[in-house]
Amino acid sequence: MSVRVRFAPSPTGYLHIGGARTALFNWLYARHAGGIFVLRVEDTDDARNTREAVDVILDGLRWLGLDWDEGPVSGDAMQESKGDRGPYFQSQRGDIYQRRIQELLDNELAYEHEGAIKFRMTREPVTIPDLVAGDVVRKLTDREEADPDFVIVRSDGKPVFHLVNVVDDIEMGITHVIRGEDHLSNTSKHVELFKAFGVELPKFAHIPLILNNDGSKMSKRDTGASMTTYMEGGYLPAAVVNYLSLLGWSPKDDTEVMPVAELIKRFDLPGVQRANARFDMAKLDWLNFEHIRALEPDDFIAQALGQLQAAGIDTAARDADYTNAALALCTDKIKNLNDIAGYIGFFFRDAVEFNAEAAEQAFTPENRPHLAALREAYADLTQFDADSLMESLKATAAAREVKNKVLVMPARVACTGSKVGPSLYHLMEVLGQAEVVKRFDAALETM
RNA sequence: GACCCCUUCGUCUAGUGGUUAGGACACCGGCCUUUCACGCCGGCAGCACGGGUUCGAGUCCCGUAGGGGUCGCCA
Repeated sequence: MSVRVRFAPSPTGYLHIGGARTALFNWLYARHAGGIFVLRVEDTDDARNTREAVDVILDGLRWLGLDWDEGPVSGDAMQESKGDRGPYFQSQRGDIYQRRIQELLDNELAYEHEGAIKFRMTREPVTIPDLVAGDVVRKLTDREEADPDFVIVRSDGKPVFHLVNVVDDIEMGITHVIRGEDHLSNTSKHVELFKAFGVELPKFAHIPLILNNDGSKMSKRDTGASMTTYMEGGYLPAAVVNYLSLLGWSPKDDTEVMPVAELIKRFDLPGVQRANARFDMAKLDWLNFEHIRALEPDDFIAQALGQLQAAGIDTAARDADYTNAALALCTDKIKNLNDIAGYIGFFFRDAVEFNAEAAEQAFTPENRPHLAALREAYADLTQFDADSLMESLKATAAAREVKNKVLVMPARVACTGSKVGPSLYHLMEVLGQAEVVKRFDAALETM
């Protein structure tokens, strides 16, 4: 029987990083096993389940690249979904639940109680076979001891989570339930429900939770809890996927930087960790850097152009060679996509925006004659490539009996406005002789 | 209160009775670099605690402590 897994989020208005990781593990397992990844929207609840809230989830999954084989096409529950096991919105599956509830009622496995319907739960310990945690024997808590039966249909007629979750997994032919460990205790209820319906249990795999860096529970308000943090934070989806995969799963050797294709190839349930993991932004940042530098040149350029455009920097006026040469200087230096505009924006601005501190340090009265001399030397150059620029600067410094550094920083600030940036000689080569001289002149004006 | 899961450097992890307990991120040095990075070299740092079992325990058992989860007519 082929693998069928599902991600079943409740549309709460944001995609939690833990939910994203659960979706990722399901997706990786499906892709690894050549199975089907189902997306099911658990919108049985109340008014908070809006189309917008569903779209937030779908957008987050799409951004990560987690495509689903069956499920909604959009956040609109009324729109037809893809897949033949639908509907994939629980709000549209009322008749299915009614049938299943009646089945339980007919078999006297459930009964009415004060307008609600309750399920006859066993009082015996329930064994939960779990691929990650092993066989978990769940005893009744003292409160459950007092009344083991639980509500499956509210008095207002709406079926509750435990019931619909199990019914859907049965109807949709789910073979592996991969979900957060926060569901482990409640799985005893699900196990009994599956038995009541007379079907075989799916394989359960409860994965550890993601905690804050200090070990506390990660809730909506905590930094990094929402996927939007990464979607807007200059991260590559591949980096986030890679990092998330390593939280609670290990390939068992020391491999860490892995493209999605390799994760699919290597991911499997036996490698899933038992203990909760803490979120470490620094490590994500490092992986982001690794994935950015691993980008194909064309992909990097596409990313960079998008960033520059978003920052309001117009690159259309420049020719492609110039733009590509400027972007090429960022290779291996950019750690976050959001840094690109600040790093090389100067290439595309007519007037350099001077960083106040940098200008104060570099544009001193003592430096003025040195920079003026370099300006003349550069204006006379017949070859304007990086090597010539370096030789010329060294010669100028020697002639004026100052260290190279005395010329380097004013030149850098004059060209870029900043103390940090790409290699000075290379960036001047790209800027071109006329532009460099022009920028030196503008700097000299302020000194 | 009850029930369930978990516990190796600060963090993510390797480790399935015999290892100088390995790697990565972070951090701290040095080299390279006439910017910032990258890179290279080196360093700091861990088996929660207490009992067992065993010739031998990070690995097995029990207990304690700590962390997380669940016990709802929320999902």
